[in-house]
Amino acid sequence: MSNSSTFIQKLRSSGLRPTRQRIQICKVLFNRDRTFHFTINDLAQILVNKLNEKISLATIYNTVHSFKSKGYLKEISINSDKSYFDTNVLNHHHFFNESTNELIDLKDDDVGNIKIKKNIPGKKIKSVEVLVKIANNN
Amino acid sequence: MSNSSTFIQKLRSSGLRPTRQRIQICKVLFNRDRTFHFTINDLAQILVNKLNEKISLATIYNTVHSFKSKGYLKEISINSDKSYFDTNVLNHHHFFNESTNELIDLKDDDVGNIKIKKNIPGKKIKSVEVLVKIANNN
DNA sequence: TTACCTGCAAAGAGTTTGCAGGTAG
DNA sequence: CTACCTGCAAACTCTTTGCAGGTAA
Repeated sequence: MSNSSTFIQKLRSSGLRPTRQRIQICKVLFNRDRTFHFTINDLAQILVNKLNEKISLATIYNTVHSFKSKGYLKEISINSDKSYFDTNVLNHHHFFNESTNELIDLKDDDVGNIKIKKNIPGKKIKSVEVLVKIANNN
Repeated sequence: MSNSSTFIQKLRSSGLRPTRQRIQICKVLFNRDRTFHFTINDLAQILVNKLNEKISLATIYNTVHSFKSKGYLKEISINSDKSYFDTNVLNHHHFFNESTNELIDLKDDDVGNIKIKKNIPGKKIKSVEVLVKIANNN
C-alpha cells in the first residue's frame, strides 16, 4: 500500500508536477495488488464515489495520457466505443467477457508460447497480444 | 469475378432486398481475391471514387451491420477511434502496422498453435485472436 | 399495396482543444 | 515570477436514430 509521498516521488521523477488531482488519480490506479482495467469514465466515477474527488474529464484524459506516455499505463486493443487502459504494462493477454464487457488478465502460463513465423521486411514486431473472447454458456 | 446476379442471389438468400446500394457495396467488398480490411469511411470513398456511387453514410452503416450479422463480414478488435471490418470471416490473426494504421492478415501457418490453458466456469471461448503490432525499424 | 430501404439532418457518445484563471517550484 | 496545470465549454469525430419519401415484390 503506497502513500502519497511515493506517488509524489513517482510523478516528480517523470517530470510531472505532483498536483492534488494527479496524486488522487495515482491512489486509485496504483494502490492495488492486482492489475486494474478501466475506462476514463470508470476512473471518474471511482474518484467521485470513493475519494469524493470531482476532477474534470479534461484533466483525467490529460493525466491518463501522460501516464500512458510515461509507461505507467497501457492501452488495450479491443474493438469498443471506449478506450480501455490497464495498470499492468507488461506484455500480456486478456479474456474479454462479451456478456459483461469485462476484461480479465491471462497469466503468461495460461497461454502457450506464441510463435510468429512471418516477418515483414523493414518492420519490427512491437508486441504480440492475444484476445480471447468469452461469453455465457447459454 | 462475381457479377451482379451473384450478389442479388446472395442478398435474397439472406432476406435482404437487393437494392442498388447493397449491390454496389457487394461489388466493392466481395469482388476480390484477397481479404479486404476497411473502415466505413474507406468504403464510402471507394464507392464514390471507383464506382461513382454516392451512398449516404446511414445506408453504408446499415448495410455493413446487416452484412456483419449475416456473417459476411467480421469486425476486428483494434483499439482505434474507428471500427475496422474484414471480408475474411474465418477466425484468423493480424499484423497491425502502427506506422500506417494498416491491417495485414496472418495466415494460420504463420502463427504457432495457441493453447489457452485456463477456462472460466460458466463461460465459453468464442474466439482467440492474435494482434501483432509492428512498426518501422528506425 | 405494403413492408422494407434510403438519405438527410439531428442527436449521442467519447474524446480533444482553446483559453482564462490557478498553482507548484 | 514563470512555466505548467486545471476546468469549463465548445468543437470534433465516429456512429446511431427519427422520419419522410422512395422502391422491391
